[in-house]
Amino acid sequence: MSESARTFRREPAEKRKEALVLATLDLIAEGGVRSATVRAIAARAEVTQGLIRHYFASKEDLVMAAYEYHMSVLTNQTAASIPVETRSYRASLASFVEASLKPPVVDPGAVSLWAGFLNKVREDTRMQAIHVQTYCDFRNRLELLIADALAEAQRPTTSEELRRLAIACNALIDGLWMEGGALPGAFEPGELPQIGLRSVSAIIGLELTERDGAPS
Amino acid sequence: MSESARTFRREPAEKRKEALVLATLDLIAEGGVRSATVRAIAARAEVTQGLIRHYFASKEDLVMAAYEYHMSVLTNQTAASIPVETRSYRASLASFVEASLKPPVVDPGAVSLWAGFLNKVREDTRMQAIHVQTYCDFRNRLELLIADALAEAQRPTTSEELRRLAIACNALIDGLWMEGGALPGAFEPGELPQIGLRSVSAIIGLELTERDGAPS
DNA sequence: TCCATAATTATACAGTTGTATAATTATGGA
DNA sequence: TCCATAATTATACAACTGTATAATTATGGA
Repeated sequence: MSESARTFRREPAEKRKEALVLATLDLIAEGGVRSATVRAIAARAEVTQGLIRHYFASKEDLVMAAYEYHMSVLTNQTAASIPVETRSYRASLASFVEASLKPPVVDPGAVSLWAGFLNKVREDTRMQAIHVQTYCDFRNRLELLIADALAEAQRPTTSEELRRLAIACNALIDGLWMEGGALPGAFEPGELPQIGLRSVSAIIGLELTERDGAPS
Repeated sequence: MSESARTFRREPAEKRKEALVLATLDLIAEGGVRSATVRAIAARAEVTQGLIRHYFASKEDLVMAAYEYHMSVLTNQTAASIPVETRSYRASLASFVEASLKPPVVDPGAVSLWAGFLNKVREDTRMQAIHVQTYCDFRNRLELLIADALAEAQRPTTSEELRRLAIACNALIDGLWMEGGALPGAFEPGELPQIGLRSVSAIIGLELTERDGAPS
């Protein structure tokens, strides 16, 4: 009955894996990839370093899992910003743009994380695949929203034009997202979404900031 | 007279410093900050590692010098794209946008380099200062070009509006630059400048792609 | 020609890294 | 209750990191 000072506790595999992944992301976001050492990760997850190798074949595997996890979170975060029951496609697009340029999507740690992984992406083929797919997912979703909004406003477009618009709007959002995260304090609150909405409106030629009715 | 196998050659200090800086940038661009070790840098610059400490107090100092060097190159590269004798401010702006979205500015190594430094920027105050200043330099130059082009077309604007336009165009260019470098092969040649010019035109409401005369 | 001096190399060292393996210990099932 | 088993810790190790210092060597000036 004397269970004084139990040295450790067993946890389900998935829980431990996730804890290690989260610790890894935390550390990379805080101090870059460099500070995410096996010992630091283990300490953050409140285990000893040996456990990492018990759940992941190598540190590379853990980092990869962390990357996949982070990317799926990012994707789901923005996907969730699209209302399921929408009054109009135009409103959906506006919500999407706005959500992408506000916290928690815009965040210094997230940008640091993104930059930290970018180097690794160039070396590893698997990471490259995840990177390309996440980018395409985001852009395709944006393209779909733009297409719907334009169709709704009875503006005919070609697929080539749609591709260009999606690339442009995606780049704009990415750029604003990056600068908002990399230069916190350089923008007033609400400034980024405002600029984003106005610019996307200008690029696709469809006003997104109005409350209702027909564009000018 | 027998000068067989001279073990090394003396070089002027500035030449050696620059060689070390270039070697550092090369390595970071190729394989991320991680692969830029003192030994790798020395090998790339064709010296022994001890020499690094002879010219730089620490590796941190060398990396800092490399960052400053790279940023100034980047700044000068885009500054040089603005013609000194210009037919019109509109044409200057168009040149600037176009040059920023073509090689050698758009380049996988440059993006990797940028991302690699971003982590360090968060930790080091001096680096942060360089980062902020380079960003502001670029954006201010862009804002000036936009202001001149709009004034030329007799379009009145407020300073607040100009700030927003500059932020938006800068973000767009940054985003396209990044994606062009991070996803080489995802865009057809000439596609990025084309999209950039069209989008900037739409954002500021002034056609940049026309050859001459008044906008619509 | 020769030497003082600084550039360059050579060597050493302590700390950190990822990985491997052995030693413990919690826990569910018989 | 007790044991087999897997989760977890503890320890060790070789490779690599940045840094420091001593040993060479090229080179310009007297």
